[in-house]
Formats: sequence, C-alpha cells, structure tokens
Amino acid sequence: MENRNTVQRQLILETMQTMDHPDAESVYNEVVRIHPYISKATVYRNLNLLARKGQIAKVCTSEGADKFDFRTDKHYHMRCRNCGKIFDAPLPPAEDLLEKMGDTNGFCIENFMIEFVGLCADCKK
Amino acid sequence: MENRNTVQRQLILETMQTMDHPDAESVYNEVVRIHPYISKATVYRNLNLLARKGQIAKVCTSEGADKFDFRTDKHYHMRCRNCGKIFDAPLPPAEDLLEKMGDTNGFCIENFMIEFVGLCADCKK
DNA sequence: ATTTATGCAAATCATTTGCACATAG
DNA sequence: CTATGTGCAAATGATTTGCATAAAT
Repeated sequence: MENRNTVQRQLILETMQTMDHPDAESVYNEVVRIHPYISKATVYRNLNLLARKGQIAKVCTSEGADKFDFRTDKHYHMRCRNCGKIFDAPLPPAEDLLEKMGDTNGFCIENFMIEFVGLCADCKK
Repeated sequence: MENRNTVQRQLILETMQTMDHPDAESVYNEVVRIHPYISKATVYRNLNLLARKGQIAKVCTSEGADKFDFRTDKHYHMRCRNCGKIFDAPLPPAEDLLEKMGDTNGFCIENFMIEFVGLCADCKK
C-alpha cells in the first residue's frame, strides 16, 4: 500500500492550498484547466486519500457536497444556508465541551464538530 | 396552503413518536406494514413537512441519510461512525458558544449544531 | 368544486466503483 | 516487472420531482 507520486495527486494537493473550502467539483474545475484529461473520479479519489493521510481535511457539512480544507488543525465552520459556502468560525478550540458531557452510556466519543448555520455577508444583501 | 389531515400524514407522525432517530427509510418500513400502498415519496414529503411545521425535527448529520427526531427542543447528538445510529448527547444547551465567538465578518448566525462522532456501545464490542 | 396530497416512475445530485490501460518505483 | 493509479462509464444511495389520479375540505 505504498502511495505513488502522480502528477495528478501533486496538482490536486497544490491546488487545494490556493482554494477556500472548495468541494470536489470546484477542485476539478480548477485542476482540469492545467491537466485537461483528468477525470472527476481521480479528483475524488485523491481528495479522499489526502484527507486520510492528514494532508488536507474533509469537511462533511450537514447539507450539500462535502468540502475540503487545507487547514488540518482543529477549528469550526460557519455554513451559509443560501450559497452553501463555508467560512472559518472565530471560536477557540472548545475541548471543554467533552468535560461538560454526562454519562454517554458506553458511547465512546472520538471526535466532535460544531457547525454554525446562517447567512453570509453577501447573501444577507 | 392549508394542510390537510391525511391518514398517511397522521400515521407517519404517530409512528415517529415510537421511533428513536429513524431515517426516512426506517419510517417507511414501519409505516408500510400498516398502510401497505404508501409510497416512499409520501414518507419523505411528510417528514419534511412535519419538520417544517415544528412537529418533529430533521437531524442532518455529516454522514449518512438524514434522521428525524420526535424531540424538538434544543439538544445535541452522538453518531456512531460504524452503524450510523444517533444518540442524544448528555450535554446541557450550550448557547454560551455564541458569546465566545469573535468577529464573524458579517456572517449572521441563525443556528448551530454540535455532533459527537465515535463508537456506540454495541459497535465497540 | 377546488385544492392539496398521493403513488408511481423517472430525474437529480454527489459520490463511488469496475475494469482495461497507463505509469511510478 | 508489478502494484498502484488513472480515465471512462456505469452504478449507487438518498432524496426530489412531474404528472395523473385520489381524497380532503
């Protein structure tokens, strides 16, 4: 299970560094301009692989296509219910939430996410 | 836009009261036993309508099919990453999160959700 | 009588998968 | 050389939609 260094994978990773919470489709649209014969399946496969490797993060929101994030540190997001765009939430890491939890009846928490939903500045107009 | 009182809608609402965070498919499987000719589209339409009316809540998770909840008060959920089941999180309403937020750059927050992800007691075995 | 709702099938959207061929190591 | 990756098209899964018919008010 060695990963090889393909031009497609490299390109997708580089492109991710320049984009703000894109979905797979947007990454494809960007990347296809440089590598015209790349397929969408390759983009999906590589975004997922890079996320598994920890080089980017997958942001599963509660509505719309999954987004990808070049930031891999713990933080939270705001999602515009109108245009679907994702923004970073200005909230410091809230690990203390876990301490406030009571008895989880044997449920073992590994991770948590906070999603703020509302209207972004543009859509508010 | 008056809502009519159909036997299907009534049955779906009653069934919801007896189920623990089911998805639309599960509600259908339950309801079809009593009303054999009901269609899945009717179940989807009515679950969405009941949620819009506030009689149940729609729980959009970050993976898997949407779930529905007869509890309509503010609370949070734990999702098992293995079986997908949803459990109520033993966390008191955390409205103070909003106060801890900094400058949102014009993003207007209307709502927020917290999702804990992990392994439920059954899947841990 | 009029409008809302239903059942069915087809459409949609995001994503994944099978497979033959290409390529990295 | 041989395992991993790619491109394509088809499959998938959840959900929605168009439309003719049925039921509620």
